[in-house]
Amino acid sequence: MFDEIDPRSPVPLYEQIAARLRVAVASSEYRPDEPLPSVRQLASLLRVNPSTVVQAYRDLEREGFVEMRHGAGTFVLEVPASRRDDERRKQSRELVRRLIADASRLGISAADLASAMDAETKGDTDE
Amino acid sequence: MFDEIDPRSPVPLYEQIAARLRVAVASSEYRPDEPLPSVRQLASLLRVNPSTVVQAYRDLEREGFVEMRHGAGTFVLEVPASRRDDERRKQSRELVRRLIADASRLGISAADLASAMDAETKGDTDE
DNA sequence: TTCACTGTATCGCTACAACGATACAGTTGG
DNA sequence: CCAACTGTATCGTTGTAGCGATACAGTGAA
Repeated sequence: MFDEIDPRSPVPLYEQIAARLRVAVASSEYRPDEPLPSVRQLASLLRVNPSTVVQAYRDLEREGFVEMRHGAGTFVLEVPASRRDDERRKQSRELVRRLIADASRLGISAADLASAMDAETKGDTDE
Repeated sequence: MFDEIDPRSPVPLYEQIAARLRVAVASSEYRPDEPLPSVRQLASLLRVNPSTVVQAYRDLEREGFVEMRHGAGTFVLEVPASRRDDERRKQSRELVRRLIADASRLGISAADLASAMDAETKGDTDE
């Protein structure tokens, strides 16, 4: 379950943890009101500092997946699928906006990106 | 020409400079074999450290826009439009790949991104 | 009430990016 | 040849991200 954590990855530890938990929650591997492993439990399981786990949990909380209750634990929140979809759409928009901004500084237009996106999703050329 | 440089922007100074020069070169504001302003000239014009300008020039060199000649200056390179197009496509691909990788850690699929991209380029909903 | 568990807050360390200061080295016109 | 210009190399400073260590504070079952 949590074996795919790589300290040498360029992806920060807390992001790897958060990513793993995001799919776990989304796929109902944890159900609403169910507690996640405690900060220390998960930390020692992953051989990582508790603060690192906290950082991951905080992200999930900010995103509305879980709620951290001081002294009690960290619990999965019930979120209607529709709201979750909206959130996903919003995030997608934000990511794409930033992409376009970054690209424009490289002299790359949104149209360029759109066609690259097509190629990437449909696997048009050289995979 | 170079008045749009903002030290308080989250975008690094050297990137702002590089971005400005990229469009200048691409739009033939500087012609092939023509020298860019010297590192010190541009630095003092922008009230910025020469090293910062160097950093920008280096980026442009890495991208094949210009050539820095020790003791002589920094000169615009002649690049066939076709090669430049290829380069742009390649960069677009790379940017999109990274976007997809980042997004997947947020539980966002390439399809989500593609539709967000559509909305963004075509201005579908809420602008 | 107490104790063993929760999360929280506050440090410090390390690595790295951004930027600047300054000395070094090549080119070129007079 | 040499002076005045070019880019280059090497530092130091500052800010910040990632991660860890450790002390603080709330909760809940015995």
